[in-house]
Amino acid sequence: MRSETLRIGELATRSGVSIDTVRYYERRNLLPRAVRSAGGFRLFPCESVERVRFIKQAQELGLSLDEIRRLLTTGGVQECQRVRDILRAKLTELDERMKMMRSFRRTLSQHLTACEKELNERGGKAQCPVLVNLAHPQPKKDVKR
Amino acid sequence: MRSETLRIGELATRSGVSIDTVRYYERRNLLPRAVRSAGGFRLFPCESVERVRFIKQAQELGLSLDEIRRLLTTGGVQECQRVRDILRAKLTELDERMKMMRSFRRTLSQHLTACEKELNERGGKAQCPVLVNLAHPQPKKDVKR
DNA sequence: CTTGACTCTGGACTCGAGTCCAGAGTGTAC
DNA sequence: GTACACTCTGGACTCGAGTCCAGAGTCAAG
Repeated sequence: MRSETLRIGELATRSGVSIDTVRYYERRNLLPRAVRSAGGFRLFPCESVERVRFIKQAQELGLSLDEIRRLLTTGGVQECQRVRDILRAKLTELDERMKMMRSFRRTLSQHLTACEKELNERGGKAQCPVLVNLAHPQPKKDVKR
Repeated sequence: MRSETLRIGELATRSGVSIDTVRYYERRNLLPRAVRSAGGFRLFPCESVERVRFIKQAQELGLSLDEIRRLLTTGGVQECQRVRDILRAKLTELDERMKMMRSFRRTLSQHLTACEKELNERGGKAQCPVLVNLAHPQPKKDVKR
């Protein structure tokens, strides 16, 4: 008979974090305070696994635990507006970050190409071009050439 | 007569960080140890401005100070290979992150749409759909168990 | 009932990336 | 030459996100 609840160790391994992390999340209100067994053991509903995974995923993407909490702890109904606002702000931020990433990626890969060319042509005799360029990033105003 | 070097305050304001941060970067070897004036004041070459800005930019994109230092402190010639490796690894990582971001963005904006629809149709009477979905993210690939 | 694995609490510790501070010295404009 | 802004050093503090620990209690199998 499979129980409907999980003890902390089970939740931790199923969601891929440490026991301490789970307790920490509970303390920080990222997980609702778990009900306790007669002896005081935490009993989590199975959905907590998904919840922890979601937290981890969001974190991976740069949200702080506080931001995540704000997303997750919004009550019901009338909070929808608030959720919406948070999401909208986050979207904008994500777009911004992605733009920067794309440009950084371009920069890096240019450097990489230069580096490899150098390596082939001179067998690494000259000054590494990457470092030279890193110190003086391109003026990058040339967007509107 | 404009001096060829900057004192720490000047460097800090020009590169948009605090004086303490500059000192911290020097201590952590992200900036080469600055030469000192007779009285012991740090005198930075003007290029340091670019360097600090680069550090900040790289950091913005998720590189740790250690990683940045590894990029910046590579010596000359024969280190080119090492730089290349670091860059290549970083590129792969960036691609990975960007992929996740795109998917997260999609998820968020779906939620947002749902949320707004809900709001219009029912004036927020029902359970906020965002939260429901957040708790159960789309099934993904079969998670190996 | 005993054993061994599991869990509890509260507090201390870690690590990265800074930030703040006191007390002393430096540089320069008037 | 004095005032005042700037800078020095070393160490302590912060903050987020955990991690570790001791000592005590719980639970299920044998």
